[in-house]
Amino acid sequence: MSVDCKHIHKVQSFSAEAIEDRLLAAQQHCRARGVRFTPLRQQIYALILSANAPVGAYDLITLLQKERLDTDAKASKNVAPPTVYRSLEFLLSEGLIHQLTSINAYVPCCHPRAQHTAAFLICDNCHSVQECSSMPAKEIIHFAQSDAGFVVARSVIELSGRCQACQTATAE
Amino acid sequence: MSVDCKHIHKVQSFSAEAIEDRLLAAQQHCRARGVRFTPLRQQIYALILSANAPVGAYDLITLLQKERLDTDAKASKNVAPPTVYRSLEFLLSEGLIHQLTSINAYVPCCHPRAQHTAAFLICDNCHSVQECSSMPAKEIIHFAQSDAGFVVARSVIELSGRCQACQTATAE
DNA sequence: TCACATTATGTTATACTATAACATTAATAA
DNA sequence: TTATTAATGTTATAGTATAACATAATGTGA
Repeated sequence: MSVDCKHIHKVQSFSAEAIEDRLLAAQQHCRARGVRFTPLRQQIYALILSANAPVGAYDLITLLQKERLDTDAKASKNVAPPTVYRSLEFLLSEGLIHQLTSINAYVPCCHPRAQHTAAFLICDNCHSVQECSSMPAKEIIHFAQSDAGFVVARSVIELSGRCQACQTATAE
Repeated sequence: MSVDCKHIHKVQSFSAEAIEDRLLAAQQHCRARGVRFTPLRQQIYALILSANAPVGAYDLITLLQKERLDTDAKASKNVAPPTVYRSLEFLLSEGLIHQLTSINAYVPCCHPRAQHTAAFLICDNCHSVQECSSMPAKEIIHFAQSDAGFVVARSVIELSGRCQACQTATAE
């Protein structure tokens, strides 16, 4: 809980059980919201959860192709961009994932229950991503509203650099 | 100075004289730094200064083409992407412009003298951009360092929504 | 159950953004 | 001047994202 109380969360490298938990939670979340968590959407969400780094849309296309080859498929073996972009859009709108605009990639959300704005720390070295919920993002948004009279609809707050682990390790 | 002391600056819609001033300032800046402010770089900087909204790379290509048609040219009339991307890279590295990653566009920097991190308020309605120097950006970067041990190399802090003027105006 | 509406996915094509690699020209330095 | 470096031109292509329409699956009311 030491990390949790700072509202900083590592968003990837989950255990198989943790992934399973999140899939189930997402399922419930979608049922409660009355939206359809289709096999394709589950599959793409699972792929994003399983990756140990942010995943690009075209990475997902490749991964999907592979999975469709393995399961001797009823689904078409060719996966086109709209297939993944539409599911990404769904997962984003349901707050299950976040988009990292500065690197054109996607990561799981650490608190899928609430729609929140967040800041992200992206390590250039190990590609780990930390999600900073609420705290710094809220402050900056509040600043915009109060000091500039600006009403914020969407925010992109992404800091790139070196995570703590990678500083002590390979220095450049 | 009321706006200045809040470190919030509108970055566009300058008068012809203001643009001229900035071009001259940039010229001096580059001379002092021992880097070459070539005609092409000046031209692209001038185009970014003159625009009243963030400019995309391909907008600049189009604008350059037009200018080269007007001046019955010694330069080639066709402008390819590398032409503008290289100048953009130069202007970015000299701190004369900023990149708005979330909308793939570029704006003049309000304080070309210093290399600084900044936050940007981007109005979806009128496309005006305000640059918030130092204050909120510095805080969030300090937060990353102190609370997560994360060393920030680059930051993307971009808030989209409605500027003050556009709230009272057309309420969509 | 059927017909109908709605939603999701497949498919084809294309738009938009950015860079690699190499050729040529211009500026600077020895 | 010649060598060297830096800037620009040129061609090709990589990477990211969406439009538009076709088909399939799901949900709804008669």
